[in-house]
Amino acid sequence: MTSSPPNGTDFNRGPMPPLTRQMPRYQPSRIEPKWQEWWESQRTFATQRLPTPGSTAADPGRKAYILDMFPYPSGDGLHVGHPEGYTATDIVARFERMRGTSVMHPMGFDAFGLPAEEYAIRTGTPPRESTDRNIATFTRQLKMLGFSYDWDRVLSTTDPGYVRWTQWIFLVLFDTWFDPTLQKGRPIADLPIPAEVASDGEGAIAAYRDSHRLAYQSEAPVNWCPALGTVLANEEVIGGVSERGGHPVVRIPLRQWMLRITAYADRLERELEGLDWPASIKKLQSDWIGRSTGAEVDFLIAAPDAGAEAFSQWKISRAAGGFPARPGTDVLRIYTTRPDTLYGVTFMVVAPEHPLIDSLTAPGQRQAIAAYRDAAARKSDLDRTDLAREKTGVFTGSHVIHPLTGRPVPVWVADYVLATYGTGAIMAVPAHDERDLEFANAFGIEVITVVEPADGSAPAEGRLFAGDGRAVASGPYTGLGTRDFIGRVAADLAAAGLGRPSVNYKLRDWLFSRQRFWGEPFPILHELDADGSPTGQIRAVDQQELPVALPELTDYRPGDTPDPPLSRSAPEWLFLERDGKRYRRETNTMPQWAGSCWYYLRFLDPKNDLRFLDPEIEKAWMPVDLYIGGAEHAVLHLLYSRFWHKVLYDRGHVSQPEPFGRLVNQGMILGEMEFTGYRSGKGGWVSAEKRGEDDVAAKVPADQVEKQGEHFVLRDAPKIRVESRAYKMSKSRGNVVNPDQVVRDFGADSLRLYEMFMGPLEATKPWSTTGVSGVRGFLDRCWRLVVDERAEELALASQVCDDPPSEDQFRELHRTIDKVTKDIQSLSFNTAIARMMEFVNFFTPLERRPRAVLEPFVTLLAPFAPHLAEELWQILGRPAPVSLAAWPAVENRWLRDETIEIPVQIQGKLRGRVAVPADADIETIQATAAADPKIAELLAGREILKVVVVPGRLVNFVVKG
RNA sequence: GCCGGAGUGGCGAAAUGGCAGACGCGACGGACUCAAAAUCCGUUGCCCGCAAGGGCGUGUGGGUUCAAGUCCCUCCUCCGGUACCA
Repeated sequence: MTSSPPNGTDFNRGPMPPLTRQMPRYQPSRIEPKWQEWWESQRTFATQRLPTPGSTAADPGRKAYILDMFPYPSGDGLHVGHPEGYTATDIVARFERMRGTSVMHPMGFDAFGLPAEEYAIRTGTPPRESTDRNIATFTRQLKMLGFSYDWDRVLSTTDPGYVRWTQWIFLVLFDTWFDPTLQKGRPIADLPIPAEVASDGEGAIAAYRDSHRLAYQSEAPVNWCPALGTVLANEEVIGGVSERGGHPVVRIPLRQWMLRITAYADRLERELEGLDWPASIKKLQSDWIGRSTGAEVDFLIAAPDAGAEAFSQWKISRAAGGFPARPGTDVLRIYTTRPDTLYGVTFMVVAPEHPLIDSLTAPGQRQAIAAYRDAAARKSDLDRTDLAREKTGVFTGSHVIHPLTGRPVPVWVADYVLATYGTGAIMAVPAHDERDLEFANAFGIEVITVVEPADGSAPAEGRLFAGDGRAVASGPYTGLGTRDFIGRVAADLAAAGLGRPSVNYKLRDWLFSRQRFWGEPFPILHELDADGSPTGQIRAVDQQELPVALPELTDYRPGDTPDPPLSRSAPEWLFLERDGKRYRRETNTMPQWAGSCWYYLRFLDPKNDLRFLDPEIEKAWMPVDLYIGGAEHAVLHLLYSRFWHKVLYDRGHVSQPEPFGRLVNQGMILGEMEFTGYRSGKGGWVSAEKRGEDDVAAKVPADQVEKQGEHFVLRDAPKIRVESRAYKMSKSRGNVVNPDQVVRDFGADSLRLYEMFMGPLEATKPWSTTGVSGVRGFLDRCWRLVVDERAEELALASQVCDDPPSEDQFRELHRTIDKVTKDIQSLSFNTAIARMMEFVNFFTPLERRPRAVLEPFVTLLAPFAPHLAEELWQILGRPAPVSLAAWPAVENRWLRDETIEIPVQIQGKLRGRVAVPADADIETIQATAAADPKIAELLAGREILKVVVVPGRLVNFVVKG
């Protein structure tokens, strides 16, 4: 470790690049590559292993881990949306570096994923090849924009050295079970084995362990498209057919790897609280986790006539034996959040996939039920909810017995009940649940009201009452408030062994395997018996053998079965022997989320071959201090990362429970504003509000349009309204802005500055090419502030002088420093830039421009327009780089004027202004205001009721009448 | 339907409850130029007025306050997300 002063004042300072002499005009195309090369050769932004300690032994020094959400390197190259967040973090990183903070600011690539694989199928190009090419393009474009990443740390999720540790983390998950008592993940070896399991031998113990691991296998339905020969993601299936080609898709069960994220649901929700994230994102995550509390209740399955005897027998045995952990086949277990509505139950519904359906189906109903289940199986989850608003279902022919009233209740099958939530069965209370009511109405089922509004008011006409209230017609509970009722009945059910309190989450376990090629292979082996069939026993690949590399395939095309592509690899890859047993490798691959779950950790120690991350380094740099990226990752990426991080934390591999401190979402950049008119089939214009189905949209140039009242109209035909709107950038609309082109036309500094000047970082905002040229104009003015553009050779502008600045000039400078400093910290880059523009407007007309203000200004500009700032710094004769120069300090005395002008109001209306000393007291201000001739005239003869004086702000006279 | 976010000049926007429209674009005018571009200077919310000046203005309607773009309630529009989770 070096003990050099904060952030590399010495260690990376090299010889300066030559001044570009024949360049009196500002030419970004010449200075930008020059400084980019220099920064790279000098390793200006290389980060040390650990943050630099403070000046005293006790002071750890300031560190800032500033992170972008790394991109997927698509074949299209960088989009203008990428540099928005990247520029924001770059400004903060450069600013912090200049303030002496140790800055970690890395970049990498999330490069596994579908497009590379589809490209491979189309063209035969191996995914690794196209991926490497795309990464090279992205790298070139990122470097072209002058971001101050430490490129020594660059990584791709597809690097074997990275995959190795992704697989290692998977094995940590595989080796962990969740201890519900300690609410903590623990080594699988610590899992207590129940005696009855242990007595069944090694195989039973292994199975018991496997069923408790955080990474486990299960049969789960996938969208299999036989025509395409592939498994599709949910978003690739629309209306029951494949998005591409419109082929039928069926849901078939397939062995899958799952991650037990639900075990962490509670912690994932509770620990959101302390995070400095947008409230909306926290709420999104919390809603996604969707914790609800209620009760599970068992209903005895019995024929309506023969039930009474069985029912009392059953109650007796339950009262003695209690509520079983797993329901037997003699009962239907349901989950409800409203056990207080038990007396309103008029039917039961089970999901089409419910395990008891067969036994519940009466002989006469067998065919109808089978048909219904078949139809349901063909629909994806999406179709079921989106299209099938209308309730469908089939009566099973069976009944259950209401545990409180002993009355028979019919059992239906309907796909509005999801097999994957709760117990996959519900008690339906049509009087107090909208969905149940719709179903009851559709099938003519009875509706019994059991809750009324507590204030005695009648529920709204025609609307069902789903809120809390007071119980009616509920046996011994009648009259109770909803909350009391729930507590009371839950306790009674528990005592009788008929129910128990229960918590449910919308969050499901994470389906973690994909039947794809271009992903991380699972480091898992399946044991084979003598015939080559799997025994069901699995083992982890030894750590020393990681990474399990992807095999070479010659053909990426899908096959006839949902077997993953890896199952067609050469036998040398697929089969192996360990400890005298034969194994077949797992052939599923991990989803794209896997690599992005932990990249922020690997950046800290990207080349470590011995462990995934050195704990000393982890302790020093984590957590991420600022994380900027798109809101589309609000739920999944951020939730998955937090989950992995908590497992690593429980297992002692990281020191913090949460990975990301401050999170900010940048807004979307839309295409340029467009005016759209409509033409009828005959070719004439149609006003936008009258357009019909057959009228076609046509783009109208901005100069043929004008605003009239609320709307835009055609200039030549003002009766014709035109729509004005900015659209999402898309290839099909043809409004995509290419960063390469912008850099060619205006320069990287202009692109950076424009994206920051457009508006607040988090807002959605339309692109404007004239806006870019406006910002370019500002950079030109900055240049001319310092450089004589008319000279033959590069020379300082004649106005640049060594005069001491005047008081006004100091005020202008320090106000700018103050505003820019504060605005960077609050990520208000647009107003920081506006302030710098004011500074330039102030100094441009001056015949004498003191260096003592120009030089600090250039340092302020440096985080925003680093290339230009470096060049100006060099021209001013300062030793490069300005990127590591000290951030200027504000002198507070320059932030205050001696006299200020304050507005004077009468009745809250502005009537004049008076000048007063900045520190004037209330009496002085009021007297000065009242003495102003105009104010005095307006006040003459009126009774002053009250005078509001806010020192430094305003005076308001409140008068009578 | 539900959950977010947003409605301010011709456009992008700014404004700790205290002078609405900073800054930029566009437009208009001037200087420079043979001319144009570039540059520099100025004007630019709307309406009335020659002017001084006055009136009106932050999606709608109400409220709180000496004072509301900002706080509270109602409604409307747009954008984004989400989808029967019992």
